[in-house]
This record gives sequence, structure tokens and C-alpha cells, in this order.
Amino acid sequence: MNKSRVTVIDIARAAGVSKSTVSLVLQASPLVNEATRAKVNATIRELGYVYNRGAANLRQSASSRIIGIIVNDLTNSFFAELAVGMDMVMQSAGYVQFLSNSAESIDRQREVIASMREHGIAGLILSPARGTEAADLKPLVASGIPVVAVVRNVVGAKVSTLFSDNYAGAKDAVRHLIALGHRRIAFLGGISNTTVFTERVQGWREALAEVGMDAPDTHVIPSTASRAGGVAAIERALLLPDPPTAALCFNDAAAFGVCDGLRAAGKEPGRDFGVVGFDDVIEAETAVPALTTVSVDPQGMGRRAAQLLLKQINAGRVEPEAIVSSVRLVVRQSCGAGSSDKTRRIFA
Amino acid sequence: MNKSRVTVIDIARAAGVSKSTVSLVLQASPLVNEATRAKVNATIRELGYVYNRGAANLRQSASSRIIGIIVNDLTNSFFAELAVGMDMVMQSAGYVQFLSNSAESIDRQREVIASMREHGIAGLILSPARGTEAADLKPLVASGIPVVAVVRNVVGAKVSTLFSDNYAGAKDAVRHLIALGHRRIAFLGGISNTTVFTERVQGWREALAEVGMDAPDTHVIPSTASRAGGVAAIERALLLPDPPTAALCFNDAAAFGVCDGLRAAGKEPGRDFGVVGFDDVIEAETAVPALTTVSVDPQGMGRRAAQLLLKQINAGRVEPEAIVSSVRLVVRQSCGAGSSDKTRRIFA
DNA sequence: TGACAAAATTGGAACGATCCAATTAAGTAC
DNA sequence: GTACTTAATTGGATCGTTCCAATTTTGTCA
Repeated sequence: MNKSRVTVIDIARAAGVSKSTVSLVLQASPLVNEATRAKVNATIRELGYVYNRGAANLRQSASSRIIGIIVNDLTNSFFAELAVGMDMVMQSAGYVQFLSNSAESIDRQREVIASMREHGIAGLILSPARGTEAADLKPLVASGIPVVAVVRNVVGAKVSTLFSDNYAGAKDAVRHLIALGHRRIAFLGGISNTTVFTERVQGWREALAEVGMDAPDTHVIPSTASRAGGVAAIERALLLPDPPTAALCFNDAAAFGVCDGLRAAGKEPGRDFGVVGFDDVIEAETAVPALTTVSVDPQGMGRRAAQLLLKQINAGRVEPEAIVSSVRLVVRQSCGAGSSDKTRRIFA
Repeated sequence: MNKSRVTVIDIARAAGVSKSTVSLVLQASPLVNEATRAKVNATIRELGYVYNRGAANLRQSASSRIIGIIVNDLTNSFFAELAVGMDMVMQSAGYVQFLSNSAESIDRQREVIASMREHGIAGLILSPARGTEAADLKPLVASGIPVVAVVRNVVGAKVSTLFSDNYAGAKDAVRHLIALGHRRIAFLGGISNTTVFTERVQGWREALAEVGMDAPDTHVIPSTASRAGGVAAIERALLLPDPPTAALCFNDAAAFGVCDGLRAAGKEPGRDFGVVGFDDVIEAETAVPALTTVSVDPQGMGRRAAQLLLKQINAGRVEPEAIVSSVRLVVRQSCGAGSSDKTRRIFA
């Protein structure tokens, strides 16, 4: 249709003012006369003018109002919720976001970061792919762009962080299982050389230590953080000379796998074996049996991460900050504590 | 650190060439001598130069390599998968994406579209919020920016579309229920004045007509497309003078609700009543009983939508195109056909 | 060596906004 | 009506890149 786009100069000409005046109107400056403002605004609407942010950002002073978000697995509803939380805050703050899914690939993550940098993002929130190194974030940090790492850690990187309280969550969960009478409680699933894993195991260990119970290494059975990993872990656990009667699982996906594995072995989760997950994904509530799990409110975390980043962007000076997001245990059926009608009907 | 960013002029000076030569190197032009290219590239690395895409896009000819994606509900794993599929294709094609969640709000959707326009997106993929009108997309379309609508329709908008084959999927599902011996098959859940609803009901109707069966309007019971809606719909269905013995549900969420409602009425889904869903969300496989449903492969749809958009961007001339994505029936337990160990153990 | 083609390089003018300093218009007080 | 303050408006110059036309360098052949 329009062979060339409408610019400030076009409206200036049409409205009979200078481009400077139009610019002032655009940024709602109080310097411009009411009548002039009205006339310019009318012309803007009439000609269908579209503000060109790219051009505006060219001047060195301006910061771009674009922020980058990279998550390692958007198909995981935990991260999808996280992203939605960020989206909310960024939206309302007038920012627009490049959201990308690294799919756990550091190469892809590197590409995306480079691309975002070229587009001049004002900040980055990153849920790092496994194996992310401080060097991957170095150039961003060096050029003064605030970075917030969420969920997972990037060792050695001087960036702000926002993690859930893995330690306290795991501790609470295990305390609950102890209170239910369990004396041999395993930790199942998850990849062992990650910070998250270490923290959750630490919580498990401390809860047992509190009441003078044993925390043998044989009861920590790592695997992948997935359903399949959960199945594998519980299979190995049941072969132990002193098999556990309950388990804290690395995350909900693994916990579902543990339930599958238990059934395959003729045991009913919740009745014959206590299962507790971590994350509180949406399916946890509606699964059968409903999963007892540590809720981390991913959407809330996303919101907080976004607020933290915005604070840093506005502050100018980037001062890395570490925030720990609290969690709470949600007791449902799978630990054996619940006794809702639903559970009764199925397991009685 | 660096008080001002490094520009082509800086590298030109440092490498002892002109900015034009640097520009040619940046776009890998064959016009530049090998030795010069090497020297320039070395300088680029040395000074830590970052390409400024905003500045490059300023020249009118350039198209921005940014595309917009808006989904109506990212917390729904169907749409998350859809987004991931798009991300894959866009990534590999060297595009970067503004991804936003309208959360079913047309106001928010409008804002996001405006913002994306100001940032100069090359195209938009939209899974429209309910109530989206052609007028909302008019300015984009008028300025020649390709738009692809996915999943849902925008009536009257001259944009490309990519929908799943609701008609064929519903037809297949009902045929399957007929083959299982059902003679009174209802259509439960969903909001009636939507295209998707109409198409699925049409498939239901035709499948019944094929074998000369009745398709009374009383057997079509709309409600919301949610778990609660499913409960409400089955309650009403069971009160009919000739209650159905099976149902095709609007989507999986409604189907789960129907299962809940059946149990509340003392009937076991899969044994006493055949239930079929639509979408094949992740939970469908692991629910009890596992849900028979029509699988639409959201990730594949996302990929196809992205490819369609890229094709339109490259073609220059925008010629709206309508693509229908095929679906397939996944038979599990809830329809009464399956008889896996799992089902037996729980419902025997 | 000179003539000419091909290869490589280059300055300057865009692109569309902002911002500064300078100018003009409008008020106010005497 | 003049002097002065305040309110509005306005030309450049600028941001970092691309692109065009023009220029310089190199290569080839008689």
C-alpha cells in the first residue's frame, strides 16, 4: 500500500510544525502548547503513523526497553509458568521480551544470547541450560547489561540470582515423612552434579540428622530428572538390602515415575510407599494419587525475577544480588497422609 | 566499563580501512580481498565489536528478522508446545522472536501488537485471544506485514491460517465409538459460538449420519472448555430421557471433567461410559483411565506455522493461505476399547 | 609501457528518531 | 512602548549502519 512509511517529518509537514515539535509531542513533553499538541496528535492518527523504536534507540543515551528471556525447557510447565510470570511484569512495565527456548542446548543458548546482544537488550533473565559457564555470560556482564539467573546457578558468574529454597523445602518434606512414621527415607532421581540436586540432598540429610536417623549414601539414587529417571531410581531402591518405605524425589516428573515403578512392582504409592515430589506442577494436583510436593510458585518466581531485573536496569549501576524464594510443602495423597474420598475410593 | 560502544568506524580506524569495507566484511561480501577480510575480522574480535541490528534496520530496504508470536495461554501445555515448535524453526532461520502471552485478554493483545509494530516485526503468528476482531489486525495487514492465525479463527481478517482438522478428527473419534457398539453418542463441552466448536460438532454429526444414526440437538451440550464445564455437561446429559452411553468431548480438559462427573454419578469412565477427548495434552496419557483422544501434535503445528510465515515474508507479496493440519485418533482406555493391566487393576 | 578491464576500496548521503542551543512568540511590569 | 522573563518552537548535528557512485589499485595483453 504505502510505498514508504510515515515519519515524524511527514506529520510535521502535514501539521505545519517542525519535526522537533512532533518529537516533543511523542514523548508527552510539557513544553508544547495544548493546541499544537492536539493538532499533531490528530495528524498522527490521520496518517497512521507508527513510532519507530529502532530509530529512537539509535541515540546512545536511550536504553532499549527490550529484555531477553531464555529458558531451558519451555515444554516443562514449570518453566512455562515462570515465563508467564515474567511476561506479566515486563508487559506492565512497558517492556517487550525476546523469549527463547534453549532446549537444554548450550550452543543454541550461546547463539540466542549473541543475537539478543546485537538487538540491544536492556537486560537478560536466564534459566541456564545445563553446562552453562560463566564465560558464556562474560561479554554481557562486561558491557554492563544486568543478568538475572533463575532456578539454576552459573558457577563463577557475577550475576544476580533467584533460586527457590531447595534446602528448606527438602527438609520440610522429609520432616513430614518422618512424622508419618517412616524410618527409611530415600532421595530419588535428579542429576547429581547440579547445585539444585546438592541443595535438596542437603535438606534431606539434615532432616534425618535432626532426629538422629541414618542418611546412608546408598539411599541417594540419582538418575535423570524425568519420569523415566524416577522409574529407574525406584527399581534400584527396592533392590536394596534395607529398602526405603518412602522417598523424597528430585522433582515431580521423577515422582510420577516413582509411582509408575511402584505399581509395576505391585506396590501402591501412598498406601504402600510414601512419595513426595518437588515443584508442584499443575498435574500434581490432579494425578492419582494426588502428589504431595514442595510448591515453588513458578509464576511468582518469574514475577520476582522480572522485578529484580527491572530494578537493576533502572539503578544503572549493576550490583549482583542473590534472592532465595521461599517454598511450602503441599500435603496431598501420595505421601500416605491424605485420606480424601478420592483416595479411599481407589485404594480402599 | 566501555564508556561508549565500539562501532564500525572504530574497527575501520584500528584496521586501517574505511567503514564501508568493514560493512562489506560484516555482510560477507565477495567483493573484499581475503587479506583485508582477515585483518578486519581480527580487529572485530580484538575490540569486542557487537553488531548493531537496530542501526542496520534503519535503512528502509532492510527487513528486521524479528517476528512476533502471541499465544492466548502459555500456561496451557498445548500452547507452550506450539510456541516451542515455532521457536525451533525461527531460531534456525536466524530470526529472533517477541513471544507474548495475551492471557485471553484482547486489551493486552492489542497493546502487544502495537508494541511489536513499533519494533518493526517482519511478521506475526497469532493464536488469537477470544473475541479478537479483524479490526485488531487491520493495521498490520494494511502495512503489508504477513500474519498467520493459528488454532483459532479471526472472522473477516484477510490473514493466513493454520488450523487442525477439527472436522476429520471429530468424525474419526465418533466412528470409533460407533464401532465399539455405542448407539447414543453425545457431544459435550465447549463454547458454542466458536469456529472450533462448530467444526467438531459438524464432524460428530456427519459420522452419525454416515450410519444413519440420529444426531439430536439435545445431545450437543455446550459449556466452558474446562474441567468444570465437562462436569456440568455430563450432569445434564445423564438427565436426558435417552441418556448417551458415550461422548466426544470438546477438548481434553472437558473430557477429564466428564470423567469426574461420571464417577460422581457412580459410573466408571471407560467401563460404563465411553469418553473421548480432543488435543492429546500430556496428561491424557497418564491419567486414570488414560484418555482416548484426538492428537493434534502442537509442536508440529508450531513448526508449520513458522514455516508458512517465513515463506510469506520471503515471498514479499502476501497472499493469504489456509492450511489444515491433520490429526489422528489415539485409542487408550477411556473409550472402553483398551484393556491394559493398569485399567484392570484399578477398575476390576 | 600504455591501454583497458576487473577487483578492491572509499567518502558521502541516507534511514527516523532525539537533543541541544538558538530563535521566536507571548506575557508581565514599569 | 520598552525591557525583561517565560513559554513555544525550531534547525542542525548525531546515533551506527547500508548503499551508491566514484575512485584507486591490481592484473592482463598487445
